[in-house]
Formats: sequence, structure tokens, C-alpha cells
Amino acid sequence: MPELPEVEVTRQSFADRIRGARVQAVRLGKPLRWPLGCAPESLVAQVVGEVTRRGKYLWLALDRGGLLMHLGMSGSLAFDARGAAPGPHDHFDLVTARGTLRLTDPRRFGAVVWSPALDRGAAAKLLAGLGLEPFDPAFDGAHLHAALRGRRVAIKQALLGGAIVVGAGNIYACEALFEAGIDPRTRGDRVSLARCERLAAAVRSTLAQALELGGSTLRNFRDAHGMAGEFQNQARVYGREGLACVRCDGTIRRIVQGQRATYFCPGCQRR
DNA sequence: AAGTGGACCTGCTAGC
DNA sequence: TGCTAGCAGGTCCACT
Repeated sequence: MPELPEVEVTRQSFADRIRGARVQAVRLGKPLRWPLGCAPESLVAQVVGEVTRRGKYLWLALDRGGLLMHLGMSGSLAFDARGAAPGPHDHFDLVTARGTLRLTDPRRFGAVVWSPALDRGAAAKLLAGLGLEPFDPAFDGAHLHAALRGRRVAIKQALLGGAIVVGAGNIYACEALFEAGIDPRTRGDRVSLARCERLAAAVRSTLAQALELGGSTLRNFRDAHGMAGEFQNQARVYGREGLACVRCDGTIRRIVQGQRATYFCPGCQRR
């Protein structure tokens, strides 16, 4: 579900409000992707520090370590002053004096994992191998081009993989490739430097625009204030199979790559 | 090493 | 109306 914009919008919606709050209780629902990795009671009395993001992961700093959180495909976080009774899909509550941070995740691909530090233990393991942040100045056409050397996988899958650049999931990878005019089936090592430059710029501009619009709300994404995003109304290829291309009036196609749907315009996206 | 496919889990929708 | 197959924003892991 949530790609970088949704995760970042979520982070921004509660980071300032939760900072400095002391943990009073922890409540667990059904198991998530991984076990918490510590006794829930050990979090009590710790004070929440900064909330930061790396790729699609959020790091909630605490006194003696922190929680690495991921929203998976269907997760969302809410931070409410008064926590309502948990529903069947509410699987993690961090109760503080300022309110309760609650992870709701029907499919339970999400995770909340304790780690002694961002660069140690479970967090280090999960974050190892992540590519550059898309807004890191080091992420440019040259970096992308170099990282694609020897990579025979389709450019769409290379983007989704997250080992080169993080943050673009299925929606934004499709949108960025459309923006850059590149056929998603193109082999990674066949994308020229010039086109890598266009693509790097497209990844950044697509994610930046989604961020401004509060992310995408396909099913039920909400930030921690309960606000929906608007980007889905701006999508030019994602979910538009059979509709006319906004640029060339051709027909948007849907194909499957790596068991994921890819949407593109055969007219304006070239190999 | 890189590429591929399966796995995790639930809810919704299109189609019969 | 009711059932079923297929699909969904992610990413880890085992295997070739």
C-alpha cells in the first residue's frame, strides 16, 4: 500500500505531536510480519524522540532504542488523543499521555520491530541493502545509470526493487516511467545515461507531487490525522487500463511484471 | 551474483 | 442473491 509519499505524510502528521510523550502502555493485536522483538512492558516509561523515515520504514526513537515500523500493503497509523476500543485490524497500540499511536493493518504485512538503534540489530538488518533516498542529491542520472550496469531485469522491476533508489512502489514507479517516456519492459542496462537522467528527475518529481497532494488514497489510506490523499486523481497510467493516454490519445495497457501489474502507454513510452 | 517465484494475510469486486 | 476467482499500495526468502 503505502509508498514513500504516504509514509512521509503519515510521519509528518504525528511526529511533532508525539515527540516527548512518555509511553504508558503497549497493546498488541494479532501477529504482524515479525515479532516485536522485546517484552512490550519494556517500552513503558520510555520517552518518544524523533520520528524519522528511511525508504518506506519509519523509525520511532525511544530512550533505549526505537521501533522500526512498516505499513506493508494495507497499514496505516493513527495518533489520537483518546484511543477508541481497538478493532479487529488494530494490531499495535503505543499508549502515551498525549494519545495513542495505533497501527491498523488488515493484511498484516506491516511490522513493528524493536531495535537497540537504527544501525544495530533488527533495524540494521532490515535497512541494509536499501538504495538511495530519492531526494538525496546523490541520486541522479549518473548514479542510476551506474547502478543499472549489468542489470538485465526490466527497468520497472529495478525501480521497485529498492536497492537502487527507495520509495517508488507500484503506483509511482509506473507514473515515473510514464513521465520519463520509458517503456517499463526495457532492460535496465539498456537505459541510456540521458534517459536515466530523465528517469531520476521523474522519480523525484512524481514523489514530490504526491507528497504535496498528501499521497494516494486507493482504498483507505489515511495519515495519522485521518486525512485522505489526492494523488490517485492525478495518476496518468496507474489503474487506467483501456483508457486514453492523456498525452498521445493512445490506449493505456496493463501487463504483469514480476507478479505485479504495470500500466503504461505503448505510444509514448519507448524502449 | 542476479533473476524468479512463492510466501505472508484479509477484503473487496467482477463475473457467473 | 450467493459463491468464487482474481486482484490489491510490499518485500523477504529460498531456489536456480
